[in-house]
Amino acid sequence: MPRLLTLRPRTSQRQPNLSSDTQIAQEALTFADLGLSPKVLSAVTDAGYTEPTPIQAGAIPHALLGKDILGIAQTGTGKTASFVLPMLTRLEKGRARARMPRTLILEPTRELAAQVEENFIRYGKNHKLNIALLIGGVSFDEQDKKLERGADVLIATPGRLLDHRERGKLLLNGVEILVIDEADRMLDMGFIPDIERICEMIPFTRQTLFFSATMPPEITKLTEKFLHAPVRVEVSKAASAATNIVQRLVKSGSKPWDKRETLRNLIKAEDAELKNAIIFCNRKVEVSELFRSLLKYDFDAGALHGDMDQRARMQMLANFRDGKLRYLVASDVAARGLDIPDVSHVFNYDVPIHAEDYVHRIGRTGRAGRSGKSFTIASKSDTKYIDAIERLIGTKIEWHDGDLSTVVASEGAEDEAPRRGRGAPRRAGRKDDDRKDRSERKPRERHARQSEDAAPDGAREEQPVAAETAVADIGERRARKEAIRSENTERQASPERKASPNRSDQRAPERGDTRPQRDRPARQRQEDNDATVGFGDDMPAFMRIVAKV
DNA sequence: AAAAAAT
Repeated sequence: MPRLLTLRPRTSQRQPNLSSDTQIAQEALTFADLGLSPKVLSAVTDAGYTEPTPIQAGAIPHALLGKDILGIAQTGTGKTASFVLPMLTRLEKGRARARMPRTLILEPTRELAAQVEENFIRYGKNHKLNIALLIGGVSFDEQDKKLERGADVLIATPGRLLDHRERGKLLLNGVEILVIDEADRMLDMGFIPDIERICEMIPFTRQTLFFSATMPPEITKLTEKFLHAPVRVEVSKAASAATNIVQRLVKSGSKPWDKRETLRNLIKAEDAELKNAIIFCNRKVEVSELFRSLLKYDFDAGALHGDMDQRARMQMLANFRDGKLRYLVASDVAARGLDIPDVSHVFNYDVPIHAEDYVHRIGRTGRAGRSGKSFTIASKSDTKYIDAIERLIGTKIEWHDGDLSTVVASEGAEDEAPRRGRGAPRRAGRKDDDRKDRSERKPRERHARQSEDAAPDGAREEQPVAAETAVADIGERRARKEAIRSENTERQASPERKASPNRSDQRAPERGDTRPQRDRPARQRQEDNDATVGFGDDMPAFMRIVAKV
């Protein structure tokens, strides 16, 4: 409903019904025209930007005048800089007092909060500002110190912010500028009561900058309550992802191991074009399982989801951004807002249950006008979600290599299994899998395959799937085998990652690890795979104001 | 059928 609005291509602020002359004049608009201070301007120039995006052009002048802003924009539109830059300019006057931050930015996730901090550091490099990042999952000590010192900029997730306040370490009545970012997502996450509480702690004389990608009724209500005569700036991404992102559906059997195999084959087939990829799963356990499976198969993968320890989260993300990891297996924590320039591929290991998540996920590639590719692995049970996605984006997504009817034909036995077994005991499914095995394997080896394939089902009992454990596992293993990303594990420092020769891999080992290894006992296979291959990569500088809208 | 966030 109202959420769908964003997906409809909308005329941007830059090209309204103006004469062509005016349009040219508008095209030539630069950051220097917006009224930003010289310090800010020089940092922006150093970062390599001259031309503001529509949301920046629309919001910055008003924000500088102290007006409230209602910004309706998705991430990827340059939204962050549209509040960071004017805030920096306005912060040049005045000083922070202990425990009384001058500005507050609320973000729904820790990663987004950290990302905003990066922006303040980058564009505030000519300022001497104290920036405090208050997020959960890390110790209070350092955060306390920064608050005590007096923060000019406070960036927080709601829970930790309130926690600090209850501990009496934080006074919000000195806040001059309040930013509420990704408000609709805060709504989804049930943060609205917290947001209301926080808003009520801040004097109404403040300036409020409010951003949301969509405007559901609850959000509209919130803006009516907390914004004063806001200037409304509304933009959308050009053609909402469709144009520069190649989208494909990939048929697969529905079992986890089918999907994992489909994914591996797909990754290998895309290897030449694939610079790096985010692989989305619907659930955290799937992230952990797929992550470990990919490592086992020598893929240079990291994982990211909300149950992971914060250090690991940060490290994984940083490593992925820096090109030290080629693959990032992630939950939807990474679907929205994260700005990782130059992700060449997005794989949906699961079809997202909510169609709009699809748009957010594939939007992690094809950023800043680049091209990108997205593949969505689909099995038969996914058709209704695919229908919903296609309805939402208004086009049919092409099948990569034949649609699901071909799956039935070629993998019939396997796919029949769940159906026949629906009312029947679980065993039925197993049996059918075995039957398939028989046709492919020597009997002697069958039990090995079985135990391996049973692992996903039995994983909950047999293997710890808690993310922390998984990550620790990984850490352990990597350390054991002269790991690539030493800084990634707490265990021990290991040698600097070798600049990898096998980046453009026609990797022979890869071939070896699918078929032949499959025919060996699982344990042995795992050991064989215990050498992680280092991939080199080159990744352009992190963070940019995404240019084109 | 999920994920996110305070401990």
